[in-house]
Amino acid sequence: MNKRRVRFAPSPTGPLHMGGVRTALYNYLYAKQAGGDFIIRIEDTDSQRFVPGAEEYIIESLLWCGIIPDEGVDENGKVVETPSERHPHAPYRQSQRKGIYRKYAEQLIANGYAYYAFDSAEELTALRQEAESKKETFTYNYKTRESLKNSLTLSKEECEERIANDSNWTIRFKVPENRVIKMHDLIRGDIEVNSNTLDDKVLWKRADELPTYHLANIVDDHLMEITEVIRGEEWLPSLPLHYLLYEAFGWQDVQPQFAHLSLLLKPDGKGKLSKRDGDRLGFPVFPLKWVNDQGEVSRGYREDGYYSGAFVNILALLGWNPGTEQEIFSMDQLIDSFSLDRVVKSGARFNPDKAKWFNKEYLRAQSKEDLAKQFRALEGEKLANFSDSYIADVCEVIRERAHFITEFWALSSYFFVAPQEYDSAVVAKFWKDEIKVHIPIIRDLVKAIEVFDNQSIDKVLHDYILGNSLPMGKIMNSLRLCLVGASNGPSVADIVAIIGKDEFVTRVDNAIEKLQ
RNA sequence: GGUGGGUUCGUCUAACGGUUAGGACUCAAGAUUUUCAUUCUUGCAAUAGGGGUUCGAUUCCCCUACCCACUACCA
Repeated sequence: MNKRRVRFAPSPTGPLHMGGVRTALYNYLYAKQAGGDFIIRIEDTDSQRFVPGAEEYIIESLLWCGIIPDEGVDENGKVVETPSERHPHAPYRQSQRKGIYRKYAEQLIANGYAYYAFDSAEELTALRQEAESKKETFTYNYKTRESLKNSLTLSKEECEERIANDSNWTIRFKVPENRVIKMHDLIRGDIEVNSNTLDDKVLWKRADELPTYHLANIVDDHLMEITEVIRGEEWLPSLPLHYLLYEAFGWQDVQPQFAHLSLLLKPDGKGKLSKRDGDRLGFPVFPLKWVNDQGEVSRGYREDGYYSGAFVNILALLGWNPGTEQEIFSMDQLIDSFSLDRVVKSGARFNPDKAKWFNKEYLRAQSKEDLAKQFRALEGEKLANFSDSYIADVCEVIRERAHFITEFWALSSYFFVAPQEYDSAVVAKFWKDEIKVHIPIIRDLVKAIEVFDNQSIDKVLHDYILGNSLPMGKIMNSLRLCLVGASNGPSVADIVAIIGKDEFVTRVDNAIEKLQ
């Protein structure tokens, strides 16, 4: 089998949606498993919808996820513009390839597979509205093309005149009449469509001298020797056209195979996942934070504290499963296990709770030293006076209670700042006369410990409490109140061991003084 | 409206003619614990509906319903 070559071909019209990341991921996994190439191509043939920064955002997103292109993007994350050994098909931006498409469109005309169409956008809109008022749909196809203004109906002279002088004509594909098009999808199996349901799609526009998606896509996939097209379900309706196009070019023997992925659906209600759902339900729909030209901010998985590995893992299992009960996969494991025939046909609702769970699993799998580095990177100024090993010890005792590194400060601030206030409910519950008389005694016992680690601290506390038949919970929570100011956190012995003997004594004395 | 795709616990999914329909997330209960959390145990919860085919259908076929996509000189 030839080397597999797949591509991800986004349109730079905005930030990349997590569904788009999933499409890129599946392409990448497929390619890497087969030892093939993953290619990036920028489909910017719509000059109207171009959004500055979107292309960079898309590439940065993929790189963050560990989806590294083999071709189309260089080491610096830039889309390649000039051919080289590694990037032989440059440029990879369709706007920079505009010169190559017209001749392919004209080749189709020469062979009778396409024609020039001179109808203005306004005329067509009028026809559509007219049809709509009669509860019909206007379609530019075998039924109507004979009565419209195109090179099939106009004289040769008039056509030549219009081609030369008009600037608004297009080239349309001439869909053959009454043909059953038999197609195959790697995920969905065999599909048949009658060509009469199709319309004569515009392939090329004189106005901006740019191809439409359909032409550019087929030409570039062929030129770039793409072997599998793995794309979103929204493209399934145009698959018959694409088959016809490959046939018209005479490329059907080498055309790629297709796989159409189902869409990501919103967590509740109807429809596909959209930016609004994220805002409404409080989770990101984009991999990275994005600020649009209005200044509106869309949160990103990265900025929300998700690990890229967790994010990739979440996406991988949304519409694919390994057939085993394994749920946690590294990128390498995904590459090993992935297969298109285990991709689910139906749409997958995104579940934010499960996403959090995945991140928690990734968080817990990290070493305390790694967590400490991340914690310091996030809260640098607050942690400036503390050593790496101190922070690592804190991370070790709080990691079980967090989903995100971004929660660490809220969960551990008392390790770095002594409590200024004491939770009144906890005070009322535990700071009673019969309990607090023991606190100074315990303070002195702990102060006397020579090997100051959590085990010996724990032993001293237990020996005293049990030896005097005191209530464990009340004593421990009183001590916790002194150290934390509240009633939560790891075991008292762990806290004492981390903050150290001097700090322990200081905090206990402070509490005794302030609480009386 | 037309065309195409889809339909298993609330959600992600497994079971590719024979299982008490399995797992995970969420939720609930219990156990452990010095609090919170963790951990452990248990529980709740599904084959859209109707016809076939078959000894036997979640699985194959048909119909209906519902959902999704497409129906642009956008991708």
